[in-house]
Amino acid sequence: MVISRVESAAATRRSLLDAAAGLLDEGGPEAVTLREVGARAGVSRGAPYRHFVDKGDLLTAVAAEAWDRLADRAVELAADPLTPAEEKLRKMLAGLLAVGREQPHLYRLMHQAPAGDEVLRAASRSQGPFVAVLSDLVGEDQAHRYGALLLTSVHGIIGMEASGQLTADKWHTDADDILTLLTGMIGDR
Amino acid sequence: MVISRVESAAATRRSLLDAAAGLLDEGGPEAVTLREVGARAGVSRGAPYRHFVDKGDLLTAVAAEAWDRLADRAVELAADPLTPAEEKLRKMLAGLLAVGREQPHLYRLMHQAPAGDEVLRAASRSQGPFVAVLSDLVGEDQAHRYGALLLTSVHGIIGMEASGQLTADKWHTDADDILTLLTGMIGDR
DNA sequence: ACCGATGGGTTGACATTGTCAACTAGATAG
DNA sequence: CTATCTAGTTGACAATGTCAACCCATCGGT
Repeated sequence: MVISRVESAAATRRSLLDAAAGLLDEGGPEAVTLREVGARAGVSRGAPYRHFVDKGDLLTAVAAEAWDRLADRAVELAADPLTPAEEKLRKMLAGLLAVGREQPHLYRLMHQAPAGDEVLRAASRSQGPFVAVLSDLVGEDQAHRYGALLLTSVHGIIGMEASGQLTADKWHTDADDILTLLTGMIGDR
Repeated sequence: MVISRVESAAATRRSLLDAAAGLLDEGGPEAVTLREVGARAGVSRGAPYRHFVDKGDLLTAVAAEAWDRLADRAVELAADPLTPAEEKLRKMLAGLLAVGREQPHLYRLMHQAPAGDEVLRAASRSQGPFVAVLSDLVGEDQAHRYGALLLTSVHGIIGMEASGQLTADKWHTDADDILTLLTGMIGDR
C-alpha cells in the first residue's frame, strides 16, 4: 500500500489529536504540552503548527470531535425504531454523564467558555435528535423547554459531582436520584 | 496611625488577593501571572510566596473568599424574618446567577475540579441556610433532594449560558424561564 | 524524464512564566 | 543593644508556546 502525501499528513493530524486527547485524559490540561503531543505522535514540537494554528486550535478540535461522537450516537439512537422514547432519552443523558465521569478533563474542555464556532456547531448537532425524542414524550410545543431544562440539569450535576460539591452524605441524594426526580416531574406533565 | 509588621503583612496579603481577583475578572485565567499580581499589589514577583505556597494556593484563596461572600449573604438572608421563603430562595439563586454572569472567570475558578478542602468548606457553609429556606417550602424531608436539584440546575444553566450553548434562539427559552419552570414544578409538590 | 513549486517537518531561538535559593533590611523579643 | 525573625527582593533556571529559517520528499506541468 502506497501512502500519498495528503494521506500521511492526515495520519499525522489524527495522531496529534489522539495524543492530545490521551494526554488530557491521563494528566489533565497541564499535561497537554505541544512538545509531549508531538513526541507521542512521533513528530517534533513544531509539527502541530502545520495542522493547527496554535495550541488552542488543537484543543478546540479535540473538543469538537468529542461533541461529534456524542452527536453521532444521538442521531443513531433517535433513528432506532425499536427502543422506546423514554429509553432513548435515558441513554442520551447517560452518554453525557459517562463522558463527565470517565473523561472529566475532556468534558471540561468541551464546555470551555466561550466555545468557538467549530465546537458550537458540533455540539448543536445533537440537539435535533434530542428534541425529537422529547417531542414524543412531552409534545412538540414543550420539547425545547424541557430539553433545555434536562440538558442544563445534567450539565450541572456533572459539574458539581466533579468538583466534589455534590456528595451523597451532604445532600442525601445523588446524580441518579436527582435525574429520576426530574424525569418523574416531567413525566407527570 | 502606626502599622505593625503583621498588619502590613496582612495588608499585602489582601492586596495580592484583590490583585489576583481583579486580573482574573478583567483578563481571565491567562492574565493572572504572579509577576502581574505582584506589580498590581505594589510588590515584586516573589512576594506572593511569603503568603501562599504557590500560584494554585493563591487562586484557591480567591475562590474560597468568593464562596464565603455568597455564604455570608445566604446566612443573612435566611435570618431575615421579614422576607417570605420563596423570595429568599429566589434571591439566593439570583446571587449565584449574578456571579456566573458578571464574573464568569471567578465563577469557573470556584468550581475548578477537584476543589480543595478550603474551597469545599467555604462552599458548604451556605448549604445550611439554603436547605433551611427550602424546608419552609417543600418540607424538611424533601429539602435536601430539591436543594440539590435546584443547585445543580442553576449551575448547569450558568455553565451552558457561559459557553454559548444555551441561547434563546436555539432553545426557545432562557435561564429565567427554565428556573420558573423548575420552581413551578417544585411548587406543585 | 526533468524542474520548479508546494507543503509537511525539523531545529534554533526567544519571550514569558512559575519557582527556588541566596540575600537584604526593618521590626521585634529578650 | 543585640540576636532573631520574616516580609520582601533579585538572580537564576527549567518548561513552554511560538516564530523564522531551513530541509526535503512529493507533485503538477512541460
